[in-house]
Formats: sequence, C-alpha cells, structure tokens
Amino acid sequence: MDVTQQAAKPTVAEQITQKADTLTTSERKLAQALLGNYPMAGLETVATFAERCGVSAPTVLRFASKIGFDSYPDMQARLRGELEARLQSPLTRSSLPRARNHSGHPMGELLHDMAEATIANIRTSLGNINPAELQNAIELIGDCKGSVYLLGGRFTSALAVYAYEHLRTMRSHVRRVSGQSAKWAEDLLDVGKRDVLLVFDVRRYQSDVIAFAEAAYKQDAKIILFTDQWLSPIAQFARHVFPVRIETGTTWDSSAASMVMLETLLEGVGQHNPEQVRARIKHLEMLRRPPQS
Amino acid sequence: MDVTQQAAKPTVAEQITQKADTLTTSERKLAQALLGNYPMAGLETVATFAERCGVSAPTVLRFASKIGFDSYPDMQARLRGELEARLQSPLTRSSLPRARNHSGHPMGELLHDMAEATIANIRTSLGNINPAELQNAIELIGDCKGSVYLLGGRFTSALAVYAYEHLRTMRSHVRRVSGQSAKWAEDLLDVGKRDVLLVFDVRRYQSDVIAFAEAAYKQDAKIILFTDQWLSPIAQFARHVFPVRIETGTTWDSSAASMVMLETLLEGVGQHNPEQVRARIKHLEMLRRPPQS
DNA sequence: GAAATCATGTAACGTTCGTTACAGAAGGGG
DNA sequence: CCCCTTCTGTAACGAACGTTACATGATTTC
Repeated sequence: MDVTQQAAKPTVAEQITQKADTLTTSERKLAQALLGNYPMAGLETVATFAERCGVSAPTVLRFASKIGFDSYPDMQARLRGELEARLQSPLTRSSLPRARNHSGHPMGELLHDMAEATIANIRTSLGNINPAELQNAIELIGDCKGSVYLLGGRFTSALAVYAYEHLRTMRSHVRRVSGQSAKWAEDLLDVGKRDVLLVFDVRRYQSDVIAFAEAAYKQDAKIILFTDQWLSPIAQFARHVFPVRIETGTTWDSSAASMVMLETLLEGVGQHNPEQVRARIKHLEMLRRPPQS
Repeated sequence: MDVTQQAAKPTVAEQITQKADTLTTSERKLAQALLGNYPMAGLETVATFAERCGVSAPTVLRFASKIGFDSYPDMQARLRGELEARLQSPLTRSSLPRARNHSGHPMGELLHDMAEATIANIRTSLGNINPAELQNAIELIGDCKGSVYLLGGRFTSALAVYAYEHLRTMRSHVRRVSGQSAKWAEDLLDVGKRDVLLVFDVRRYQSDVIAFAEAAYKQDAKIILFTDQWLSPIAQFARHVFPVRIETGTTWDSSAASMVMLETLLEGVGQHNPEQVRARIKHLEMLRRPPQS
C-alpha cells in the first residue's frame, strides 16, 4: 500500500502529543485515558468515553476537534484504521503508540530516565537470580507447615504489606510483623523451626529488622531475604537470598525491581499448589459475599 | 460483578463456526467477511457492514441474532472484549524463548517472562504519561498548603504505605487513611479544599475506596489517582489520572509499573523543592540521633 | 407449472448518537 | 476581593443508528 506516505498521516497518539500543551485540564484527562488504553478507549461512544473520564460529552468533542479532527467519528475512523493495520501485520507489532517523544519537556526526561533505569535494574536483577534458588524459596513457602512471617524496614515494609496480602489469599498462617519494633518481641515468642521469615532489608539496613531476623534464626526459623546487591547482614542467617538492584540515579532508592522479584516469587508459590490456592480463593469469596441475596 | 460467568465464553468466531451450516447465502457472506477481517469488520455500523457485504441491514441483524446474540451492539461488545484482551497481551503471547542462562529450568522461564512482561508494562505506561500531567501533579503535592492523604485498596495499599513513607520525609502534613474502612469517616472530617488525596485503585475497584474519594471530592479536596488502563470510577472526580498497565499474564495483577510511576512522581516532588526537602531530612536525622554524644 | 416456503430487501419506527448554542462555573490577574 | 477570561456542563437539535413489520423476490416441492 502506501508505505511511502508516512508524514502525511500522523497517528492519533502523535497528534495528541503534539497538541499536549494546549490541552485544558479536562482534555488532559481524556488524553491520558485514551493513551492509557489505546486505542480502544477512543472507539467507545462520546457519552461512554466522557462518563468514564468524568467529563461531559461536549468536552470530548472539543478535544477531538482540538487535536485536529473534523468530528468524533472522524477520529474513530482513524483509530480504527491504525488498529486494523496493526492487526493485519502482527509482525510489525512495534507500531504500538510508540513511546512518545518526551524530549523537550523536563518531566518527559524524568519519565524516560526512571523507566529505563528501572528496566535495567529489573533485567540485571532477575537475570542474575538462580532459578534453583527461586524454586527452593517457592517450595519453602508453599510447603511450609508452620507460619510465614513478613517483615520489612522503613521503606521496604510496603513490600511486606504487599506480600502479606497476596500470601494470605494463598495459604493460612501468614503473619505480618508490624507496628513499633519494641513490640516485635511478642511476635518472636511464637517463631519456631517450622516457620519461615520473609524479610526485606535494603541499605541503611535497619538494626531492629536485623535483630529480629537474627533472633528468628536462632529459634530455627528459615529465612528468605530480599535485599540489595550489597547484601544486608541478614544474609548471614538467610537460607535464600535475593539481591536486587535498587539504584536509579535519583535521590531515593527504588523498590520497583524488588517488587517484580517479589511478584515472581508469589506467582511461583501460587503455581506450586494451584488447586489449594483456587479452593482457598473460592472459599474466601464465598465468605465475602454473605448469604443475603 | 456477574456470577453468570461459567465455563469460559466462546469467542464470536467460535459461535459463527458452530452455526455455520445453518447460515443462509447472505449470512455466509457476512460470516466470511467478519472472519476475514476479524474482528474489525464487526465493529462497524450495521449499515456499513451490510453495504460492504452487499446485503441489507436486517440481514446483518438476523445474522447476529442467529449466532446467538440479543442484539448487534451485544455482539460488538463481545468483539471489543476479545480485541482488548488481544491487544493487552501482545508480549506474553509472542515472547519467544530468548536464550538466557535460564533456559531449561522452569523457574528460569518464569523469571524471564515476569521481567519482560513487567518491562513492557513500564514502557507502555510511562511512555503514555503526559509530562505536563506529571508536572501538575508534582506541583499539586509539592505546593499543597493543606494535608496530603494517602489511600489504597486491598493490594494497592502497599503503594500508599510506600508513598506515605517517602512523602513524610519530604513534607509535613502527610496522612495515611488506613485501618477498617468503617473508621475512615473520621479522616474525612478533616478533609478540605486545601488538601490533596493521592489514591490508588485498580480493577475490582473497591467500593469503600471509591466512596472515600467521592466524599473527599465533594469536600473540595483535589484528587490524584493511580489506576489501571480501564480507569477506576474515581477518575470522574480526579484532577489527575495516571493509568498504568497491570497485566502480566499471571494469576495476579502487578503493581510493579504503578510503583515505578509512583517513584517517578515522588522523585519529581523531591526535585520540586530540593532545599526544603534537604533541610527536612537533615532535621529528621538530627532528631533521630538525640544529643547524647 | 403452480403453490408453499424460505430468504431477502424496503420502509418506517423509536432510540441513541454526535453536535451545537448558551449559560453558568472556575480560575487567574489586577 | 472583584472583574475578566477561559473553561465546562446543560439542554436542545438534527442525523444516524439499530430495530421491526411487511412486502417482494427467490427457491423448492408436489
């Protein structure tokens, strides 16, 4: 067809990017939604699209008009065309709304830099994980007859929270060590040799977290550690260690790669006892929806 | 949602094949056209589809009815669903067994797949964020004279926790809405027009989270929303919406891309008032190390 | 070859859509 | 704090939509 005719037909995404700085607040919401679910969001009716974004129908039309279309159906036709072209040649899949040209806007650079830095971290981190190590950690959690304890430091406690919510749907006896560290001793009371401690500790390794891990180790608990490449002191007591890159060249360390690693572990645990997990989730949903109707 | 979702809905294509031998001549033309340009052909209007196949509109409707749909829009909805599903996972489907040190070991594949799926999510998500939108959200948080409230759902509360710990080091008046949702009303009491609500809500949009956001909105708080590409209903009240991909082709949705987006926002807030943040951190470290030495 | 049956198009219906004009709300600057 | 500008939603319009009833045309059957 018309392969030579490139500049003549910019994609809708490009047209949006081009006019991005002239958009109003509401129009930006529409732009975000469309680019976020591209191009399906734009194939809905005006009313539906508007309601989803919490704006009115005319705003949608002004938006379509502003980014250079005569009418809303006109925009839809173009979106359809792009979609069709993409579906017909699954090989040129890269013709996704290709990463916008963020250059120019300082925040565009930030977005790009953060994305690439994190991606590099993920590739390096997960690429260097020993599959067997992962396998063992999965079995340790999946087959553990005792309790699984979750613990994290100041910033990594979010990961512990995240792991807690997931593990809880997959198995019983999951406990989160939280609150003031002075009270952690109470949790320690119950820790024994049948238990597993999943602990998160990255640099500025927190002394209270280390102390808890050491105590748990001395009580014969098995420890799985998520840490950074420089290894928390807890690595000495840990049965399985997952070192993850945390640097992105910014002010703060990143937990993104750790989260991917965690999600991988969680997925593995889920796949380890699929039927047990499924039954548990089903039971849970039954309890959530009490027999009222 | 609907509980009627029993044994995996058949695709429209399958429904056509199933009824293929009962179709009339004209209807067969429609079937061929639809299967030949699947599913785009079926997303056009009745009139267009009919004309393209050289039949009349009613024939199209009888066709839709015969293959088991209540109405033509009903069929379109299903086609859209299929299309959307297909578009969302172009990566997990086509991810060829890349040569890696992981090859062979099943966990190696899991590591690779999770990494690549997450990376694709990050690229797509951050690539589609409007820099200006990010800028505005940063300024909203950075210059906010009131309080910043953090709220998340079941799994996303971990992100709220994470954001809380970071924001707290950067500015005062950061509050996390946590605990039983029945008690959230107490937090609502204080929410006003000078305040900002940073809320996380992905699919299976939690009704209590939505309710809080709506209430906060009605009390003139400004809302920044982290959600998925299908947009939480909170998008209607939100001043800034950040849609992020959450699918990795696994059992659970992923928060990894959301975390990268969040870290980007946090970094931006930090860079917005660097000296204020630095002073605050310094102050904080002084307080942590009491004047004992 | 005529009658019965089925397939298909025509025409009209009510609905929903996209669109527009206008008034009110929100935001920014003096 | 008020005015001015800009933005946004409400309400009404015409057009296009999906849908239906009915008549015409094609096909089959005896």
